[in-house]
Order: sequence, then structure tokens, then C-alpha cells
Amino acid sequence: MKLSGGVEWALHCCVVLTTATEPVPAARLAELHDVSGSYLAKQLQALSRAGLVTSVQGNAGGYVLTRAPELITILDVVEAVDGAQPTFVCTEIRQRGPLAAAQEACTRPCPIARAMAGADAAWRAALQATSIADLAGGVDDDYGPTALAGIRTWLTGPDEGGTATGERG
Amino acid sequence: MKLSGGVEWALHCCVVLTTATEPVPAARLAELHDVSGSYLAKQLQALSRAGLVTSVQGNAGGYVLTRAPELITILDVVEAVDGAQPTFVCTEIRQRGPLAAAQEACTRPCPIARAMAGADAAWRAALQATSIADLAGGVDDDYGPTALAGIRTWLTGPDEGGTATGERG
DNA sequence: CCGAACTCGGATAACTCCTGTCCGAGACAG
DNA sequence: CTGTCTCGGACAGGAGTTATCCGAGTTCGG
Repeated sequence: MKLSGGVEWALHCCVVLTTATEPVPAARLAELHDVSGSYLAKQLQALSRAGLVTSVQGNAGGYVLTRAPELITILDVVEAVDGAQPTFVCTEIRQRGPLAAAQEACTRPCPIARAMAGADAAWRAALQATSIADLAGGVDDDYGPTALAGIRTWLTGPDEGGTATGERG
Repeated sequence: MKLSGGVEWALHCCVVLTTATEPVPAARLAELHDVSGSYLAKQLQALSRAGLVTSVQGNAGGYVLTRAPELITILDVVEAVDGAQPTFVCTEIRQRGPLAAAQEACTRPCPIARAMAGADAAWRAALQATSIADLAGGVDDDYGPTALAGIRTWLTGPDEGGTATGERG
């Protein structure tokens, strides 16, 4: 029951993208987070397929949020990256074995499936209650507006460093 | 983000065990649910390690619930089988990269981790709100008391069928 | 008291999914 | 029109889960 690791990267990228008005390449986001650019690209592709970000190709290309940050919930990102399948899938074992329940009596999910579905709904409701804008606001509350402003500046800073940056790989 | 499949089996087994007063072997539970006995044994071992059931060896051995069904929650079973690790693990990528946050400012989890932890807590709270006794009661509500009574009868029925049962595997 | 059957428990393979990487197609800028 | 940069999908490696088996321990019957 562990969430895919790429979800964290995707969420951070979405928060970062709130500060940017121009497209941001995947490589730049990977450098900012110090993670594998090749793998991060996969997560961004998932976001693109889900319609959360728009991909712009070409020289000044990259990714841009398609909607206002207040209209993108954490649930959207989670489902885009990790898939929208429910946490619990009932295999209807009550209809199997020597004492299988009659199929006519199985129009409703079994109590176990109902309880698990309720918990799943609670989880998703909590994820849907928080938007990317809320996350960005939380960063401002914790670190002050200078943090996101610095990221915005760094994103626009085009070719700073070059070989002088501390590449340790 | 899919829950381990054995969780469903374990939950059904716990509900079945509420009807039994004597130890029930894993093979009997597997036959009742028409699932792999070898694999079901692993889930029951997990329940045993978590202290939810007691294992009795020997000729009339098997598994018995250690506590009253009202005192065993779905969360207990889920954590016993699937592990108690949280759904989201923050890798602290905010402390990485060229704009890494100062470590002194990272005493609190980042907003993303906070939101995910809140959703995780909501999920676990929902799972903890339902007990095995509630599930058994739900079965009674849906199918009437004859269902669980029939299971109890079948469990006590020692060697019914033999080769005459419809074994299709 | 001894033997046998039955039970759980852990150690052992096969498989699926996630993690990580690469190269090609397409598009904007010059 | 060419070049460079970008995304997009196709390709290996590894961890975790799924499924299975056999051995250690215990109780019942003779």
C-alpha cells in the first residue's frame, strides 16, 4: 500500500510550475529537484496525458499548467501519476467455494468491499480538499514569499553555471 | 496504490472466524473461499504475528481470534497483512538541488507531506471505525443469519464430501 | 510409552509492477 | 531551410508481491 514515488516529484513540480509563467523543461525541473531527468519526464508525461499540464515543444518549450492552481487538486495529480484504480478490488470470493452466495443476493457489494470503499472515498476526499494553490500558500507560510520567488528567479535564470555548477554525477 | 490482494482473504477469514469457537485450519478456510491454501497460510501467519489470531498446532489445531470481534478493526487486519508503513513517504527533495531549503527551516514536514499525511490519517480513521463485528453484522443484515450459521455448520462438518466434491483444479 | 497424522512456520521460485534509462519524432527559432 | 531543443514512447534492471513447497512441533490414538 505504498504510493508510487513519482507522485512526490509530480506534486513538487506542480507547485514549482505555479511560479512560472513560461514553459519549463523537464530537465530544468529535474535539476532543481536533483532527481533523474529521464524518470521525471515520465511523470510529466502522465500529467500531460491527464490534461493537467500542457507540453510545448521546440526551443523554448516545456510544461505549463493548464488551469489555475486552485483548480488542480492533489487527487488529480495522484490519479494522473499513480492511476485512478481503487485501493481495494473485491474479487467476489463470496461467490466461490462450496457455500457460495447466490448471485441474485450479490447485487450489492459485500460489507467488506463497502467498508473499504468508504475508506477509499475518505482518502480521496481529503486529497481533493487540498489544491496546488493551497500547497504553494503553505510554502509561503512556512518559508516566506522569498522561497517561491527565488525558484521563479532560478527558473528564468537561463544558463547559469554551466560546468561550474557542482555536478557530482 | 493497490492494496495487497491477501488483505481481502484475511478480512473474510476474520469474519468467518467470528462464527467459529474451535480452531479452524488454514486449509479449511482456503477450501471455503476456494483460494490457494498455501498462500492463505501466509496471510494467516501475518495475522498471527500481529497478535490478532492465535495458532494452535496439532491434530485439532488451527486459528482462533484472540479478541472479541468488536475489538478488532479493519485497520488492524490491513496493517497486519499489508504492513503499517504510510501510503506516502517524503524523500525531502526540498533539501536537495541548487535551491535546497535550509535544514533549520525543515523542522516541520513540507506542505505536501502534511496533506498526504492528513489523507492517510482519514483513510486509517475510516478503517478503524469499522470492526470485524460490524462486518459480520453487515453480512447478517444482507443475507440473514442463515448465512453465517451455515458457515459455522460447514466448518464443524468435519470430512464431508471427500473426492465427491466438485474439485475442478 | 510409541507411532502416526495433522498442524503451523519459514524458506524457496515465478511473476508483475515500479524504477531508471535510452533514442527517435516533432516543433519553434534563427 | 537548417539546427537545436523539446517531448513522447520503447527498452532493460530490480524490488515487491504472488504462489508453492517442505521441515519442525504438537496432539491424538494404539
